[in-house]
This record gives sequence, C-alpha cells and structure tokens, in this order.
Amino acid sequence: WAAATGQYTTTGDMTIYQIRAPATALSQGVVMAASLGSLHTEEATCKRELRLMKNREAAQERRRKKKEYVKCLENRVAVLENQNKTLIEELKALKDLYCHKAE
DNA sequence: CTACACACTCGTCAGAGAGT
DNA sequence: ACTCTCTGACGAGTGTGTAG
Repeated sequence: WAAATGQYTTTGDMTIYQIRAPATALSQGVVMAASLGSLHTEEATCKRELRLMKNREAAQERRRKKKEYVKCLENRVAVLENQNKTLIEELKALKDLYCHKAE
C-alpha cells in the first residue's frame, strides 16, 4: 500500500505515517502520529484501510444522492415550466374573452 | 490516425461538526 | 480530547469530440 500514498516510519517512541506529497503538489507531507504503545503498525494499516474503504463508500453515496437531487430539480423545473405555459395560455384566453365582451 | 481539449468519474485528503 | 461521518476540493485516469 505504501506505493499508493505514503509510508510508515518509526522514530523513537512514535510510529509516524507520512503522506507522500503528490508529484506536482507544493504541499509538504502531513504527519500523523500515533503512540507506539497502542497503535501497532499492522493495526494502524488495518485502521487506515478500513477508513479509506468507508470514505470511498461515503463518497460514492454522496455522489449518488447528488445525482438524485439534481434529477429532482430538473423534474421540478420541467413541471414549473409546464405550469407557466398553461397559465400564460389561460391568461391569453381570458384576455381574448374580455376584449370581445368589451366590443 | 494522432494529438489535443474538454467533460466526467473515482479515490483520497483535509477540515468541519456532532457524538461520546 | 478523541472518534466518526459528511462533504468540498484535488489529481489521476478514462471517454469523447474535433482539427490537422
């Protein structure tokens, strides 16, 4: 997994996860540390993979809901445009009626 | 056919906010 | 203080249309 985004290093009593900056990015690496006592490297790896998986699923769900929302809005636009058209026609008919009565 | 531009999708990161 | 979820932003990969 290290090839993907980062790598682990151990310094003193701390296990450090160093995120490798993207090839073109200006940002420095971010350091996330966890005490060696509670977070074994293997356990940390597991935790990270679990977090990535959950986040991946969250992003997918988010995008699905966004699509749904946009579709909903588009439907609403269509309905309102139809209503508007109908009202304009109705208004026109009433105006005609009124004009003929006035004559 | 190739090279390029543009649009779209996906995974990931970082940060905010809520819950414990 | 710590953990978890949600979400905007970003970069990489891929598909598609178009000019040369």
